[in-house]
Amino acid sequence: MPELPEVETVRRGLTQLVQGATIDHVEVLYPKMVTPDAEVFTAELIGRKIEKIDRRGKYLLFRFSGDLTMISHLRMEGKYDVQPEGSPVTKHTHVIFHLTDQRELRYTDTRKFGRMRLVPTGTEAAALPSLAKMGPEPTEQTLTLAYMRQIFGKSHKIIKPFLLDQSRIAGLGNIYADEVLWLSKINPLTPVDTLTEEQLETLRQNIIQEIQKAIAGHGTTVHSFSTAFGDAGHFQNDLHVYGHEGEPCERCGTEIVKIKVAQRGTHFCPHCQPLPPDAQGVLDND
DNA sequence: AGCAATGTTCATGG
DNA sequence: GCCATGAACATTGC
Repeated sequence: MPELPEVETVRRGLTQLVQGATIDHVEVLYPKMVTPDAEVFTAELIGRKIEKIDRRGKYLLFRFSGDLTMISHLRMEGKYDVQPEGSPVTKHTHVIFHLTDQRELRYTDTRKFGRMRLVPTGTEAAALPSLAKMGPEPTEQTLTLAYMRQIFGKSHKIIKPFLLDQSRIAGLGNIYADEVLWLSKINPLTPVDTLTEEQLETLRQNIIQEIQKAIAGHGTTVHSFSTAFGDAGHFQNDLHVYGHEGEPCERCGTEIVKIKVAQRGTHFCPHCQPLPPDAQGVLDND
């Protein structure tokens, strides 16, 4: 459940389910997943109450009693769910938080990319450079046009990887980056310092609105799962280009193409999102 | 069999 | 320092 809207959906769901709950004990089945090491991790959490769950970019921040915070990143396939004590776990469940009310908060992750880390509350940035460098949240108040001008004006990167860079803007991932570029009629290979003032404002509005809409739609569910819990998310029905290669563009009917940009699958409409005049050397791919 | 998958980070080379 | 590319992490599914 990866990009900002999905992480926010998880945050809201977990807040409803386990805010106020107390940890009885914790089982770590895949030690590489946690920091500090599993022994310390589990010992630290015994008896702590989950006071609040925050989010920054794609990170979840579990606030425990006694000024302890667990920073959790789901990476590609991490998931949380809450089940009654003792209900069957899958082979991809790696951490089980046993609550004192006969329920279990479980972390499941097929690819084992996710990580969780305990730090004293207030020291998150010091502990994690990527949190310290995180760009502004994509909201009307925090992602200002002045800031957009500043970061876009002085970079020579192309826009697709630029949007994925969490230190510039927090929360966009591969799906929403493609969607926002289609909405803004900007080619993914466009150098960011060639965008006009008008394009920047269009892009800004689309980023803010798209993230907001996706949160309202409880995020996007791809890679089809059917967990017995939580918001399924229906925003996948509102995607225009991601996963739509070979289909006609909703605006002009031209076939949506998929290419590789900075090692990520990238979907766009070649007619609505024309290559900038000077961009060269990317006419191959498939 | 081979490759791509909602992500991040490190290493290398220009 | 900036930028691009490739690999690594680990598993599944097309």
